[in-house]
Amino acid sequence: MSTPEPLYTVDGYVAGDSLGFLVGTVRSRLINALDVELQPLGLTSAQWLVLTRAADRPGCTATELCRCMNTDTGSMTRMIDRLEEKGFVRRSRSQKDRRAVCLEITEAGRALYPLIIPRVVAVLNERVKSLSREELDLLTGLLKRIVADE
Amino acid sequence: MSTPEPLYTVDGYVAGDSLGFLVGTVRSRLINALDVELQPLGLTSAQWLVLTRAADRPGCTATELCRCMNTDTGSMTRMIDRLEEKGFVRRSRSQKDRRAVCLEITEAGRALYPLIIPRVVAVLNERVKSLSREELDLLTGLLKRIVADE
DNA sequence: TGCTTTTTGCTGCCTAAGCAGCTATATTCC
DNA sequence: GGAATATAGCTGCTTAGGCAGCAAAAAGCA
Repeated sequence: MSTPEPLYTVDGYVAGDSLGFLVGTVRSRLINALDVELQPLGLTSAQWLVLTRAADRPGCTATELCRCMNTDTGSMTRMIDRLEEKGFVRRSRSQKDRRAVCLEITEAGRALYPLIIPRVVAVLNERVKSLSREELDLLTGLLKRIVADE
Repeated sequence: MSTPEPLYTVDGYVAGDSLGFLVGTVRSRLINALDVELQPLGLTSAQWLVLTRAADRPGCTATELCRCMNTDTGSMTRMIDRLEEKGFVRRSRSQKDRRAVCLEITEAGRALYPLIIPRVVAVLNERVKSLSREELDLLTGLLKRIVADE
């Protein structure tokens, strides 16, 4: 089996055409727009990402969150500090494993939930507004393959 | 003219399938891999991004860099501090406009250049290795359209 | 010319991620 | 049981980005 030609080459490399530049730009546009949408709710997009995952896993520990978000425990500690300070999340020591911290969304956090999703959806739609459904499905499928690899 | 159906909907929203999640994941994989590749050269991927743009524009000012990178002047000041401290970049006051700081790549910075591009290319190829050329072109084209919008 | 506005870069303050080192607790193995 | 090892979370250090406020310099205008 022959090795296929590499897709990127040193000679043909153009920074602005690279996958790295493009996904970075798309991401920062999405995050900036989402931060604007979420500001009135007293939440940043990074905090929302953590809150939503915590909401999906009632009673989960900080380390579980770290694993599913591919993040560091030190970073997570401080993120939970901020969310707790804002009253959206509650910490409690696990009874079974007293090293572990269990997380729960507070009422205030849960109340936020239905307000946020429409704003997330609106930001996404605004960004992909020039694509057809077929094109978005294609784009999503290709990105998923890249993510799934290894 | 009728408004097309929105592509994302509140009911159908699944975080892990959203464009935001996917581009964020691809980006962080690329950056992590690039940081590993660049570490032996004493450079981070964020520093490389600035260095490469500065190299493309000899004698450019900090503000010009900020504009083309869509970044803040405060952030850029400190980034240049780090690059200068490592000896990859040199600051000098402009003669024409004494507010402005002109940037120049040092010999050490320029020497790094040919060492980095192959590593960037390798990281990109590793990440898209399961795609055909046609698929990568398609993906790149769709992302460019999203970026170009507004 | 002199006054106002704009631009440029710097600084302080905040959020945020990653890494290394630490303590307390759990688990494993002898 | 008791020592070695692993795990959970916290803290300090660094890099990094955004925002607001600052002073110096430049540009615009009466």
